[in-house]
Amino acid sequence: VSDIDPPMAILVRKLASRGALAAEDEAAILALPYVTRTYETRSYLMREGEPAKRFCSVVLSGFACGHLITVRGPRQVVSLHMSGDILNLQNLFLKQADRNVQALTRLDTAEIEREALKALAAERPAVAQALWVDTLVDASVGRSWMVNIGRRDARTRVAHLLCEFATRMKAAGLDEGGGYEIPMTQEQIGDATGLTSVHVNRTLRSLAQNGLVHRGKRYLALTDLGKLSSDAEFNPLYLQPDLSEPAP
Amino acid sequence: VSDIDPPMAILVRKLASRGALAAEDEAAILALPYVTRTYETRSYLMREGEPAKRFCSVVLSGFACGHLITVRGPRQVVSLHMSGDILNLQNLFLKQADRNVQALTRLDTAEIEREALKALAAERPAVAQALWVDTLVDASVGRSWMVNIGRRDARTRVAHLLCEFATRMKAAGLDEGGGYEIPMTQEQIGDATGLTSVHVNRTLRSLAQNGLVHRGKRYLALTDLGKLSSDAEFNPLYLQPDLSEPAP
DNA sequence: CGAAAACTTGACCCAACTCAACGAACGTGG
DNA sequence: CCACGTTCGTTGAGTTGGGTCAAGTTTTCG
Repeated sequence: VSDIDPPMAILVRKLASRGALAAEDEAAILALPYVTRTYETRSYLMREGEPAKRFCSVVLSGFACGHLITVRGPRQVVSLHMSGDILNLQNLFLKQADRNVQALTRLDTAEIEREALKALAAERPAVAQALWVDTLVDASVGRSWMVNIGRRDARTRVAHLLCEFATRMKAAGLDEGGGYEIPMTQEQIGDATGLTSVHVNRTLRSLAQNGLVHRGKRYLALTDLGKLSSDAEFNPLYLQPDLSEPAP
Repeated sequence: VSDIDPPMAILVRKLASRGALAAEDEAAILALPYVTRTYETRSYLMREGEPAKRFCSVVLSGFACGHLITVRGPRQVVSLHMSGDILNLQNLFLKQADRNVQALTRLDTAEIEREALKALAAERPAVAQALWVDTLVDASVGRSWMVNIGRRDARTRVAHLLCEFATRMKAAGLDEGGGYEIPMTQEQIGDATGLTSVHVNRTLRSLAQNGLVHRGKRYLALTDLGKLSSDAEFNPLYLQPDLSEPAP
């Protein structure tokens, strides 16, 4: 997807990865009406408990995360989003936002009216299926996070998160020169893995000493994804890279 | 749903809670072909990595859980299922099972052929929407579990799990006399909360001393759900009890 | 009735947390 | 373009919640 492609081409790419689309399906997606919008770093796209918005947002560039905050304060990051991801498909049907969504970087989105998307899904079964499959994959990713948070030690946990991030960036076409820059602070990594930022700091130092990650002044990069993957017990099956229809 | 109701009435009840259904929709669900099947305690309904089965299973009675096992051994329970739950909607579209599903008790299910369910969804948009919403709610529940596992202490974690279980049992019509019997061993509770069975044991003792749960010889029951809820920071919003369409 | 599964308890340990201080980079406004 | 507040990262010292190990008891069920 080059810079001069229309924004909806990013959505076509995403949905095509969730199910086979005919040329007419792709044309219909490209014809969707939308409004682009830019969010600054740290700004909220939605907040838990708020009434659902009347549109769904597709990430065009930048990164975002979903998170929830407990009564006593600590926050848990529950999802990460990048180019092509649909941030809030829930808005199609649910009344209230079930989490916060916040920009991790400067973020460009395309907003699609709920009714336009529902109409498209009603007319084009293949598109409806791709959207549905996308929510199934989201749930699968969530299960994988539960395992990560609940049953792995800090080192493996952080490594696993980084592997998932890199793998998804590659799938989204965001790998540049084989390296991956992770757009998260140590505190955010901690919030996504159920650790404190202090411990994430120590864990990253350890990973860097083994050459599994590369740390610059204010960024974190991955180079040797292979070695990191085996340390992380990373098996990308749960990301459902191959979604072609099961044999009848 | 009384004992003499047809098995598919359980599915009707479930889907009606996920979106408004017309009388024709309900009739079409009741007309679905199915095969009932019984699983013994501890038997597996599906295994991670296996090719997806050609049918979806609806729980008629009993309980099941989904779980994943890490390379090093520890297991994480990622979902709980009871009467009315659809165990494996993924089978409609995905090629491989992304987790294990195992019976917690003796379990009766109705198996519906994938193609029959897809055909129903294609013909009846309201049913398709209810099924889709069901997967959205599953994902929402998963996020709530991440918070529980990642950011709460043992006592709150266990209490939260019990509250969710009781709340869902009530929604499924399984509350008898206001009490709830939890069909999980302490080890399974540990696997669902990211704790060890030893620590679950101590935690339950503590909850029982405060009168928040009631323990018999080999079962665990909840009586004072209100007090337990506040100790657990339990907010049932994420279970989406009220799913009526958002205003246009 | 015997074996397996589930529960219980105690003693000890350690991975990760807390607290605290400081330094480096960023960005914003004057 | 510099000053200064804010965010982010780093490191050390001390603590603790929950894990580990191990032994024994109770319950279930074939």
